[in-house]
Amino acid sequence: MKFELQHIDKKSNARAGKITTDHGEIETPIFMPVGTLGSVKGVHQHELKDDIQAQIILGNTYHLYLRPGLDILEKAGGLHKFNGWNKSMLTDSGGFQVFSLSGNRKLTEEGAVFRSHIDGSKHIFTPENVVDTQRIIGADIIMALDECTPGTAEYNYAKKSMEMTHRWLERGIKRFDETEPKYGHNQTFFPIVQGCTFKDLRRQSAEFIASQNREGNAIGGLAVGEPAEVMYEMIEVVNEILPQDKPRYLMGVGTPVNILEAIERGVDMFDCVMPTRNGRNGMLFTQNGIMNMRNKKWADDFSPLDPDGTSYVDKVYSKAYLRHLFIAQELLAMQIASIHNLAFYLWLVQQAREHIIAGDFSSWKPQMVERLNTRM
RNA sequence: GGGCGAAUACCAGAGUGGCCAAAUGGGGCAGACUGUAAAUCUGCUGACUUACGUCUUCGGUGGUUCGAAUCCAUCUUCGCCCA
Repeated sequence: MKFELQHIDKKSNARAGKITTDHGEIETPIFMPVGTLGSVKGVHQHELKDDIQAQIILGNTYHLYLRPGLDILEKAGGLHKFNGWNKSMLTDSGGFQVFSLSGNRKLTEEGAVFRSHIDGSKHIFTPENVVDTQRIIGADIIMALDECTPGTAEYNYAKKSMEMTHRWLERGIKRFDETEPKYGHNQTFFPIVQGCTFKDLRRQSAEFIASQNREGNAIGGLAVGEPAEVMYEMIEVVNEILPQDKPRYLMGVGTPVNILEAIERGVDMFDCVMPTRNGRNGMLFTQNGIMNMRNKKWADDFSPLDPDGTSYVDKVYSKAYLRHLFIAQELLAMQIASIHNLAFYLWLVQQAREHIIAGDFSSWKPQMVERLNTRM
């Protein structure tokens, strides 16, 4: 993987850059659609590429490990071959499941013991075996196993948790450096900053992560229950320390406003389930605010879904039609909403990039944030 | 013409003397969702009220009763059966 820092905004920490993997180039800041089980829910590859213009998507180690399982993925020749996505891919390690499946797992120094949410069977994820698994999946960027600490955690817990994440990191890096990619393309390994909502822990973690000298770095454990302002503060603290010349990935974030705020603070990469999940649940993001497509006010609004939208669905379909599809529970509703939202997210980060390059990001951003905050 | 059965909120449908403004489902209205156990979850859905609460409702009318959606009489409508 290669990262080229192309522009730095003069009035903020916003940056524009370019990541190159063996599966292509990624212009940053970038949003990465989430495809947990190897599919961005409801969206075809050609729509992702040609319409949404996604440059990289995510997969999830925990979910893919449980289903279809490593034997199938290995026989398929990796996830790229299995799902037909020939651009870049990143896999999360299962660290988020340590957080979200908290009732079905137990943490030990060795790793995280899970009960499968599918059949209840018992499995252990270790810093080493999630590297092996991600080698088999074949993602271009693979993530360290971490504990995603809840935003409400106590200091002592957060500190212990962070320290274990650091120990896990050293083990993960060791395994990564001892092993080779399986399918002829390179893989890179990102460590993850933790430290909850405590500045000193965040600094300490960022120092440690930076000292590992990997090709890119991630910030985890944010947007997990803490106020947005606190999240922004943590990003600032961390980004003062993480190296300038490497991409910074803010995991799991977020709303369009969250993303612009984080870009301003020097983040380059984002992923979030919001555009797809909220889309499936009837919520559309637009540059003029959010729309709940189930609301009656759209029932006879035959204007285009989003006159400013970049996707074909924005022009072909009307608000009234999409509302009808949602009310009637037609599958197409979820597909249209997902495509629209992803296209909007990609458009938004591309706009940010263009304004960073043009040098007017800091005047463009607050105006956009204000528009995004309205409810249509 | 005769017999039997049924009529409950937007729809379907429970309730068969007080715990009933009335279960449940659908529909309707709104909200939530942040490294996806989510095509999911939550609230509201007679009127007035922020709420406490008050008022009006279970086909119509009249009765029995301290009290009726529930019991009685009668009428209306619908369904089935007999002629």
